[in-house]
Amino acid sequence: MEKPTLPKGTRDFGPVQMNRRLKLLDTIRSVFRTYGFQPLETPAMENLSTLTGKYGEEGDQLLFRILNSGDFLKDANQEALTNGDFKKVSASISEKGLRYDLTVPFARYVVMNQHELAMPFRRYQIQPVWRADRPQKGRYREFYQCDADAVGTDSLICEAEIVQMIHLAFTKLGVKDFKIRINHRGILSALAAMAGAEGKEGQFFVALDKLDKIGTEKVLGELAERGISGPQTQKVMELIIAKPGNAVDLFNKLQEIFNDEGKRGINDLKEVYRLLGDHAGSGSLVFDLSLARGLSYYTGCIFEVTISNVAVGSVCGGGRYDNLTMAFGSKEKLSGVGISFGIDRIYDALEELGLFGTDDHYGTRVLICHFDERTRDFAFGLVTQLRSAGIACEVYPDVAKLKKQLDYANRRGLPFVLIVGEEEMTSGKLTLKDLRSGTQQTLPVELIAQTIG
RNA sequence: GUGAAUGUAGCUCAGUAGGUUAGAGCAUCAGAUUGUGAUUCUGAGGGUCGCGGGUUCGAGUCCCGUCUUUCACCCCA
Repeated sequence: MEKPTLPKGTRDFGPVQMNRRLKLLDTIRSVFRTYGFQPLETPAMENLSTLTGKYGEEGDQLLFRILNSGDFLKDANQEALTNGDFKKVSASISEKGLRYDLTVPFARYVVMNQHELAMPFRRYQIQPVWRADRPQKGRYREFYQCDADAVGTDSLICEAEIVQMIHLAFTKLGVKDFKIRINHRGILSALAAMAGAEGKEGQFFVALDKLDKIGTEKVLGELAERGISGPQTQKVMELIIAKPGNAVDLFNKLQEIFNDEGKRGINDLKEVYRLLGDHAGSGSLVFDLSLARGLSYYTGCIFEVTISNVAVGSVCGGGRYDNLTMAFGSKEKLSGVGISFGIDRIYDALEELGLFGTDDHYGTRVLICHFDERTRDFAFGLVTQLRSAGIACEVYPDVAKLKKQLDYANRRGLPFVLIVGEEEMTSGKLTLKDLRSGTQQTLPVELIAQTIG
């Protein structure tokens, strides 16, 4: 018998982790709900035709494909097989795949239900996604995304709301030191044009995005390797690294030198900043010309959130996409904008920062201990009573030594035990022990719930 | 997908230039203690040394392959 193992890049979540994850998810869910997003779930698997071509070539390679059921060899493309054309072979034996993100399935859903939905449609979605990536720190093959998207409106109110939601979520989670970086696809295009990267925008973006990681010199070096160099490139780089204190001043300056695409970007950002004003969230917002992340489908504002002093990469990302629904044959152009929280990385970050409290209101609050069958039966009545008062509690199911019962409560990390013996039964006053402080007191039943709740 | 490192008890790790029966701490279980845990004492259980092959009289130790985990690149939550 082989030792059981998990597939690469996947994990089990035990009770301690799950309680924390649930807390995290509940926090984000409550933020989404207060901003008026409605819940949606879609299947883990989609038709491959829905997924391919939406994430660029890299993305297509990272899709988990599902082998057709039955005798898939029967329908395999024999010609491709003999020629060693793996792409064609793959297409002939696999027609479904696991979802790579939540945005594309959402766009598919919107197009399929366009006439039933009240536009603009705002939905949130919390489900796992899968990527056939090589795992490393903060990178898994199965992980959860928490998405909130709004489609059917161009209003930049949505972008402003995204900033506010991010701010609210991280504040609620106890994270103080985080940055919401914002940029715009139009601005990036303008920069690329000015730098002489026509037709090489993608390569320009990839190199530019590494700026804070590898520095100006290396970025210029990488650009040169790809044939993007010269005085204009140098000039654009100087523009990017210059960081005046005031974002609005920078907007005005850039507006004079940008092309139309760039001006559109500046106008969008100005509007987002104006809407946010002094509201919560504006303080953590950072306009960053080097932010060039972005799935191939973003067309407007783009966002990314990082937590300072934690090396887990970006914990949240998103942006506006204008053409995604058209990729599914929608005649109407539906603009959408959304954000995705990566809770696996947020979990890792919170753990690294020690932000998970020890007080865990998700689990059992109290274990009822006893000494023999008579007191155990009494304890069972008690547990029923406490539960109807909304207290999460348990009775130790076996007759056992008190030491064993306390050990059990201790191992479980329970905050309280209630000890029921002959004395307690006759007096009606119960012994409540606080396992964290080691103190105990005797209380009438009626007061137990409010003391430990 | 490319390049590197790692793997010994449930956990953290020792293990000497290949040499008898592979060790420690913590954890677990039982008992000192028939109404008090996280502190003390005593004892017990627990290891195909990741897996497969090779070199050797002999491999935890050397070589090859493979898997896992980790790190960098690519890209990303």
